[in-house]
Amino acid sequence: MDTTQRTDQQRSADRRRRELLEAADRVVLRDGPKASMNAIAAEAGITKPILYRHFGDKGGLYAALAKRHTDALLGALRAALDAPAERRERVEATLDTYLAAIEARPQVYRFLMHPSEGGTPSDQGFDVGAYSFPLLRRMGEELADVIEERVDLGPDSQRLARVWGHGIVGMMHAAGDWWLGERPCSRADLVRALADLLWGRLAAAGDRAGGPGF
Amino acid sequence: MDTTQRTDQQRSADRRRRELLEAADRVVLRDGPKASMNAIAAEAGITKPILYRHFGDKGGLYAALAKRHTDALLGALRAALDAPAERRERVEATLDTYLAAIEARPQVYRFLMHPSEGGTPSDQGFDVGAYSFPLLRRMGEELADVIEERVDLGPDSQRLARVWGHGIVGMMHAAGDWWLGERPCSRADLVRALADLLWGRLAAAGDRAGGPGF
DNA sequence: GGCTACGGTTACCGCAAGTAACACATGAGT
DNA sequence: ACTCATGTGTTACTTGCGGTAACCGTAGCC
Repeated sequence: MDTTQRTDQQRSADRRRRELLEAADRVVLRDGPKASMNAIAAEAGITKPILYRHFGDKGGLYAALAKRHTDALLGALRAALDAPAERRERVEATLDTYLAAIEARPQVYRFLMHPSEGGTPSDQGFDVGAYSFPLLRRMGEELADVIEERVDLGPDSQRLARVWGHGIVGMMHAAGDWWLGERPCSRADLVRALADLLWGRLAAAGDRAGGPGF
Repeated sequence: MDTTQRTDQQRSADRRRRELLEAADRVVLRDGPKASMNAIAAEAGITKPILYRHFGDKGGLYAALAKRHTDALLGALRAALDAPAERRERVEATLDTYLAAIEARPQVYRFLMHPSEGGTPSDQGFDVGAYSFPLLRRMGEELADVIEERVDLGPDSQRLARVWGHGIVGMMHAAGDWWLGERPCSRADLVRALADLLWGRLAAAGDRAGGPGF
């Protein structure tokens, strides 16, 4: 029970863990979300049981992997959110940061968000339902915190901020997902369109000819 | 190759198919998304290969099942969208319809949206990545059509409408998902909060004390 | 040298998707 | 009445994954 020794062990374990995560990252990048535990273990140069010793089960590995990326992304988003500029600019910067991230590493993004869209119809892939949504939830909560902290919403501000946080994140996510798949326009266009939406342009727009509008 | 006979066969097949889908629905409702093909077959009073003869693979069954629910939901949404009222009221009605649907049948909803959050961490459940997002996509496209058809957005209206359609659907989805999990407020409150967001209240709100706002 | 502790492996279990090959009915053609 | 094609169903299997138990080797400590 020597403290230093324990620290040494811990360090070693942490290093190993990081190595394993890097390997997992690599294989996920290569094979997509259908990466199997065997494949990851092989990439790391070891065998399955070690993975399980480190991460418990596949969910644990996934959670660790997701946490890495989520933390990085959240850091970037927070930076964009905290930049010194007007609110609209910040919103656009945040949207752009998110979209740039998913654009830069679509494989990672798809891994985090979409469970196994790859080759085989039979899945066996990661279960994202239990983990990708926590990712969205975390983003939503973070954004809610920022909104509540910064924007004056009168009474009910707490509830309102949380609804908006999750709603805006969902908007960003869905639009980004669609955009990433179809690439119907430039990133800047998408950012503008979304910011316009948030800025109430839907409410402000006039009806089209032919009856009361949407 | 007699036509009437062929129709008879087709009808029989269709009836069978519908029965199987009902059975699948029941078992999914009961067992959650981790329903196995065996369980579904058993519920239908038959065995696996028949399911495969009808639906090809699990994805096919899932897609058929999802289509049923999606069609129903889309019908309801379209009705809300097409009701004779002001735009804001329509938006609120649509949001409320969606939320009421997921509130009324959370099991179905979770099945459609979340892959296997049930019991075992090891999944084997349905692969939603490849099917739930098509659901969101469909809703997004439908909404985009309605927006473009009804709202005057000037040039670029097509692109803008599609972005907004997917964005709004994503907002609704994420907020609904979070709300369904935490139930932090009444449905009406949520609807109002989201509609307020879409109506530009974020842009209109003042900064909070302590520096430039979000 | 012997002994514990830890990193590692092989070999296995359970389970679900998906399939091949076989069985039984039923109606048409001769 | 016999056969034979066709659709409906079954049993029994393969494959491939997640997850685990039980077994090795080697480093350090007494």
